[in-house]
Amino acid sequence: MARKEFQIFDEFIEKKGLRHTPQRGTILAVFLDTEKHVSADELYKLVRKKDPAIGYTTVYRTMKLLSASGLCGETEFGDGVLRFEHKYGHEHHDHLICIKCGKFTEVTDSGLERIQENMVKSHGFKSLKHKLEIFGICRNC
Amino acid sequence: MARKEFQIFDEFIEKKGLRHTPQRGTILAVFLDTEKHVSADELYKLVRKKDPAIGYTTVYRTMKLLSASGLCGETEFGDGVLRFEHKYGHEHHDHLICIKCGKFTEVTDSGLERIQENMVKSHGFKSLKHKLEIFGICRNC
DNA sequence: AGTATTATTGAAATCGCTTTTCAATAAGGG
DNA sequence: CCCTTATTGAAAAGCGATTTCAATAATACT
Repeated sequence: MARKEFQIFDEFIEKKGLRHTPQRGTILAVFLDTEKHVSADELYKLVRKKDPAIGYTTVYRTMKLLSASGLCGETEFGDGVLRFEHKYGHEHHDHLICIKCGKFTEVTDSGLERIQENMVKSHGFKSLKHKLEIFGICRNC
Repeated sequence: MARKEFQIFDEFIEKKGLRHTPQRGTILAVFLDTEKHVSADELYKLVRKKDPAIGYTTVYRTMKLLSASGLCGETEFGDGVLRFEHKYGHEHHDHLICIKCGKFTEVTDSGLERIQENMVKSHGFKSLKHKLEIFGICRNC
């Protein structure tokens, strides 16, 4: 199932006249193996386990490429740390964030989206993207 | 109308055993005169016009006090800059952010809030606060 | 295959904003 | 009018994101 993502990345690399490198391959593989919402630093630590020679900078830059290619999305939950989440095959979603255990849950609600869209329109606004984060306590906490 | 805010701040200062200073008075006055969503730096520049001797640090620390006293809220729109907004007399609201002119609009929709709350509950979540930001193009742009 | 070109890499430096440190100053209680 | 202690402001430190730069390696072209 990860094959499709590699193909997308390959095409992106070629379209942009960039180059294939083992580092990029490793980083993409680690990212795909990962649960959602990793920071660059968390990812760097995971990548090091597979190849200790890969530097933080390369991880960081590769994630920017993945963002540009549409494979990952960047999101920030107010703690000053940018996190990356899987985007391929994931529709738009909101986030429930447990302030106790730190767990992120993705949720989708088409009714909510529709009402939001109406509200926005009634303000003469044309919405391009939005971000809803709900902080609270999850079922287990 | 701003009188009430000064009173709240006075009470906060006294309850905490802190001290009244001319700097704090000036900073609060400037903040209240301000449109919503100012960064510490923007506020510092405004404060300097009234009293060039006041330092950035004092502005920054006073804003933290205003936050603690409930007079202002802190919010961050993903550009890495913390902004302060009026909170006294302002009910919860969401933000429409124009990506062309940078204007922030506050909106409230009770229907939206209700649906959100239902959605959250259906996930066994207890919500404490939430943040909805909608990025797009405003009527004038 | 060999070589020239140029993207990529990784360490270190830098950036931008937030937060803390510290010595000097000033608020306010006695 | 002191004395205690919070406050101030400049400068430093923190901290994550981003850039720089010399060395390296991936591709295109012989």
